[in-house]
Amino acid sequence: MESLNGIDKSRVLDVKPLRTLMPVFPTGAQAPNFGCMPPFGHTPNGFSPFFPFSAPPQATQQSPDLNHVSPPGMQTPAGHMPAPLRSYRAPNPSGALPHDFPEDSNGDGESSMGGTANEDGYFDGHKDVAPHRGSSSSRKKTNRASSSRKKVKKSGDADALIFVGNKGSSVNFVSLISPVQLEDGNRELVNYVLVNFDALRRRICQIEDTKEKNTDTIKRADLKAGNIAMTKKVRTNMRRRIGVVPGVEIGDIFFFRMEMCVVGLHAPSMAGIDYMTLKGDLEKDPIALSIVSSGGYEDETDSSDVLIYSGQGGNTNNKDKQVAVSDQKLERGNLALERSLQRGNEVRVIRGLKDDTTLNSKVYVYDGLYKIQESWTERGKSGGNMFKYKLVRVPGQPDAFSVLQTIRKWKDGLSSRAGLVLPDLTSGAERIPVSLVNEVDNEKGPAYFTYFPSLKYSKSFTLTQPSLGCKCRSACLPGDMNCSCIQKNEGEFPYTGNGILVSRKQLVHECGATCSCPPNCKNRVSQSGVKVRLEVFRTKDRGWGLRSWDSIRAGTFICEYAGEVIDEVKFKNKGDEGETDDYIFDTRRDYDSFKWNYEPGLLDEDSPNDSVEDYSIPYPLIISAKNAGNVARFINHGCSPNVFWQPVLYEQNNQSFLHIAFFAIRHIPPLTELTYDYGISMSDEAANNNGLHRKKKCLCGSSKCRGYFG
DNA sequence: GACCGCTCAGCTTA
DNA sequence: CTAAGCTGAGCGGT
Repeated sequence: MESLNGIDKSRVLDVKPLRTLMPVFPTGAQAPNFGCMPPFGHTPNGFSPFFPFSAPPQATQQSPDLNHVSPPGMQTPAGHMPAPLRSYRAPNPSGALPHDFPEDSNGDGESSMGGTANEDGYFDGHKDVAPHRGSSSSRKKTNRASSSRKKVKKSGDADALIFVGNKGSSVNFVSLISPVQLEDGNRELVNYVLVNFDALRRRICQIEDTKEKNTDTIKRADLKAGNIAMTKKVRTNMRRRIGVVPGVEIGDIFFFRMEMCVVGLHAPSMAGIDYMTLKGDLEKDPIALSIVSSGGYEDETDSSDVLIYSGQGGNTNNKDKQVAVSDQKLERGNLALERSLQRGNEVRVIRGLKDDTTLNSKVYVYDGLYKIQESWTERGKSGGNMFKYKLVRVPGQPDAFSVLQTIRKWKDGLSSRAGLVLPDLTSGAERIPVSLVNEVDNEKGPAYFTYFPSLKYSKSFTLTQPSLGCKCRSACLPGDMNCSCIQKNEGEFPYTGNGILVSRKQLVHECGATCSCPPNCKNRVSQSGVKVRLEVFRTKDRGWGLRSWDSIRAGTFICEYAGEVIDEVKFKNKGDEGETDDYIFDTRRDYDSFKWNYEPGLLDEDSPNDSVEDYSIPYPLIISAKNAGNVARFINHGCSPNVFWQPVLYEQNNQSFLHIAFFAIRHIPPLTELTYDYGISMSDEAANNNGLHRKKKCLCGSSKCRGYFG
């Protein structure tokens, strides 16, 4: 990494940026460590009324008792409510994230996680959210600007004002990101900003889904979420820079252009060339910072390290950028690329390609730094001259785009997966095959088990009373408040139109067997099986693991934890008898709290107790996947996981059963190992260390590794 | 500081 | 499934 940045430093260091107070050029991959503490200020209080599954939904629908809501971080007095069955550890004393996000998925060995606590009061997991100090003026300005600008919007409907900040709580929203952190990010911040962005985007989708079709709807939740994140300052890396953006790693994937805006990877919301005008001593020339190659036209080059990029302009109509009607001019982005060719500075390249998992959508991969090697003009198909730029990838960087290209070939059958042991380890039990792959050693596969895709409840172990199914004739619709299943979900449809979980909850209620809605109802996500192309693969030092060929969006359902449900007594007996079971899922363990939903207050309709994440488990559940299970039994523990589990309830055979469904915490690039937090056994049981509960040394490799798990 | 023009988005519908 | 229509956000430039 050092050498990458060292090469041309001397050539560009003499230029000064416009409008920034700090030098714009990074000193290398290491951004100054400002000890960012991610702004996860809210500790789930973990105390919620214990209610039986069969309780009427109205019980949770009644008007919230606002007096009941503790300020963030304040514990509800003990004894006030029943103790939770599932407990959460408090954030660690440094105040840093109780649970950080996976870092360094590309294995470049460079951890940009700050990890230490910021001491200037911006974040403190123990106190109430600390207000900004010394930034009130800029904050005021920002909010005023945004609201005055937005209010002028043409549609005078009340609807149009829903998301703009001139009323309600959002005007009072205070970003937890300090001015320093707004300028320069790190891995934790980047992940926080991205997770918040997408949570907000999903929530806006959810709200819009409930509206009537022809009312004034927001079709672009991505833009709206991006706009809010930008103006409310839930963003980072605002300082424009050449080269490495701290916290953004090669191989990171994005599903919206706005995501690259909010983390400072690529500023324009639509344009493909990001550039900056330098007010140098000599000349004032634009210089290219990053480009987005949209993949709309194939780059004829075979090598994934070379990119031919077309200039902008020339009256290209929006559909086919390949066709320039008039000549492109050497201005704006084109001029910047030309100057960057002369200067030889590195340009960030983001490559887009079709995402086959979601209709009509694209995935963008940050492919690292390139250099512009040459430029020329070409006559476009409609006669206009176009600029062309040949960019070559700086060597020594981890693979990113090429990985996606390779996977594409596997899927198209143009090349075969190396190390393939078994094409489908489920023997057809899942709709999509799950490959078994070993590129590491000679192991032929995991120990024998029965592939079973769901939960086995033993007869003697009945759980809950049946709940009444909904009466919807066709697929349940988000806006339909008559749907009893939607009522159970507090009036909110848990999933977006393409089946992505909107927010994390104590319990998600899906439609079940007695619901009259068809199997394709959108409220049956977790019960309709794996949709992601998975492979079980041999890890270097942690046995078998699970990963995906697909790019996974945050909130995507991965799989449920299948296996045999065992009751607490049996569980204890097995342990006493010295039986070992490494395939236990146990809700009673101690889990790190973490925040997944968007920052409350970003939307005006947020009520004070919205987004308070309370995940105490209403009923203990122990699952063993030792003898029978699905792909979930291969997911390893991670102290910085990219997958979390969400309790889901639905009815089968006239009884409601609790299931454990895994969802993606964040966007997960292909072939990144999936991990979740195994939690830690309660101390009293951990003392009984010879049986099922054996603490294990953790090899997850995260900078936040606790050292052990289980 | 407000406004204008530019753009390899992303939806929606035919 | 492809094509076309259409409303955009943030930025540089004025």
